[in-house]
Amino acid sequence: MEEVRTRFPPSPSGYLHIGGARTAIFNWLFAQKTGGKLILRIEDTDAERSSEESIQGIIESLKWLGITWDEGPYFQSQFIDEHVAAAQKLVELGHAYKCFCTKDELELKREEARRTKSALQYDGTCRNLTPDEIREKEAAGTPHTIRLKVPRGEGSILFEDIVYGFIEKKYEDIEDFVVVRSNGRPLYVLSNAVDDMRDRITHVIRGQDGLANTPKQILIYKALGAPIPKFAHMSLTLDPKKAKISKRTHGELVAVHFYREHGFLPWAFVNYLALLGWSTPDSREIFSTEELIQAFSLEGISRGNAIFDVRKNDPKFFTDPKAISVNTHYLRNLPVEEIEPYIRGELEKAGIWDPEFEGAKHDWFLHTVDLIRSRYHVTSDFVTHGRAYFSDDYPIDPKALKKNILKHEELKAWFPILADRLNAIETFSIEEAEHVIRELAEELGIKAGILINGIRTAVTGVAKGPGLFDVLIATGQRRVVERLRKAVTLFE
RNA sequence: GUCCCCAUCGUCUAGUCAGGUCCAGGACACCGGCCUUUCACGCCGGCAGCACCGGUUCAAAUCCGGUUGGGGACGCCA
Repeated sequence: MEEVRTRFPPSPSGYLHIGGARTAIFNWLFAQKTGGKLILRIEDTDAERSSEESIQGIIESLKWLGITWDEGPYFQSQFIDEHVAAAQKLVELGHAYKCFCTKDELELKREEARRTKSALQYDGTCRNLTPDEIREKEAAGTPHTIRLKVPRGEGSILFEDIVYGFIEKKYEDIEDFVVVRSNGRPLYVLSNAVDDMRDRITHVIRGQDGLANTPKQILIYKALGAPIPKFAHMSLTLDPKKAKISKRTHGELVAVHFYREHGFLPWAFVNYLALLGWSTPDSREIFSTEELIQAFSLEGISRGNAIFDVRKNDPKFFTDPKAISVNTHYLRNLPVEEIEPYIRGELEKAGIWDPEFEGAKHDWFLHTVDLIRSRYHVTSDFVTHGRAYFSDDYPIDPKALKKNILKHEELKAWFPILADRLNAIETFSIEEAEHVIRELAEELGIKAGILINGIRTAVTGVAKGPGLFDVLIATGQRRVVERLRKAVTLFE
């Protein structure tokens, strides 16, 4: 059996967005699954729009996602001579011809076609020029493009797409398309096909927008006598208004790096993206890397376009709720050690990382992360909602302050008492701490909840969190006492 | 305008190829309940969909035709 070779060919005209990432992921999964290879090819022939910065950004995003490639990155711009040579060969073989029509002439014809509401195809003016006419125009220095000579008359291109099944396109619906510009530079449809031939690509897995190009590229393969790869077109990713996801209209929200910066675990994001337009018969949703590779198949790609449910100005969800929920799942269920590096990254970014967290306080650190993670969704929550666990410099949420502290003025007097009594505990344990607090509540003749909620707010700055006694142990006797003593200033 | 593709809950989807086991299953989101010192987690329950019309058939989400809707491609961009 022939080795599977797939490729991911981004054009470096911006960051990697979720559509591109999804294409890369599917190619990668298929290569992994079949023991094949993934080739990374940067299609940088549009010098105007390409940039080194984009190349670096795309590569970084792929690395972050954990997508590995076996060959490349190759750069399309280095193979332009090869593309032009292929075009020359096409002309020599009689499968392509020189076209001397100017852009202006063509535009006029297109205008006319629009007016008469007929198909806007090239009319083949130069298809049948005699050798003499061609020589004459060349001698006069008239610039020319090269067009592929599409078979005329009855007949069609028929191919079987792995996702969409048989696709048929009549010859008459394909115009003699340009493969080389008048300035001698090849066009995408040619370059891409020639590169795939050279890279011996066996499976072209790409967005459905490439479907319309496929018959043209098959024509090129045939004319050049090259083996035709298998094609698998994937449904597109649309926004909630069913418009194609684009950098232009959605900006950062569709950039891979946005999710990296907003506390997504890379694998969680890959897992979510894989679910957009792909599924297994049992509708399973959570997969480890190995499991996803095992479960993956091109046949599971859906034909209908999927909507990436981006939320703009939604106070509750900063992006697709499903994406967040997948991330949340991993954040809560992965072994703590596996999410540790990401939490560390967040703490470092916030400037509250303490080297002891991986030294003397390592066990404490893992325990604390584990204690609080069940209510977080993204890793950055650890430095916002969870800041007080890792730093003494934390804000007090105004709403919590009002509800749990200011509402009970007596707490101003009770906090110091609590501080003293908690400080007096010899072995600071959950049981001891609970005993002290409940005893005081009883003495005062109040509900323990008043003290509990007040303490939680003073010690963590927020009204939510794990059971208070766990919180106290995690925070530590000394810090709890300090924070309670300091809390009397909250009434000022 | 021409060509191609698609159509199941708000969203992601299973089921469609091989019609009955589907008065359509799961997940997210949402709502309610239990648990509880708070918020979560967890558990239990609920809301909600086969775009429409016709045909084939004993039987259609599934097959066929049409309508409507959506998307994509039609460039000397990639």
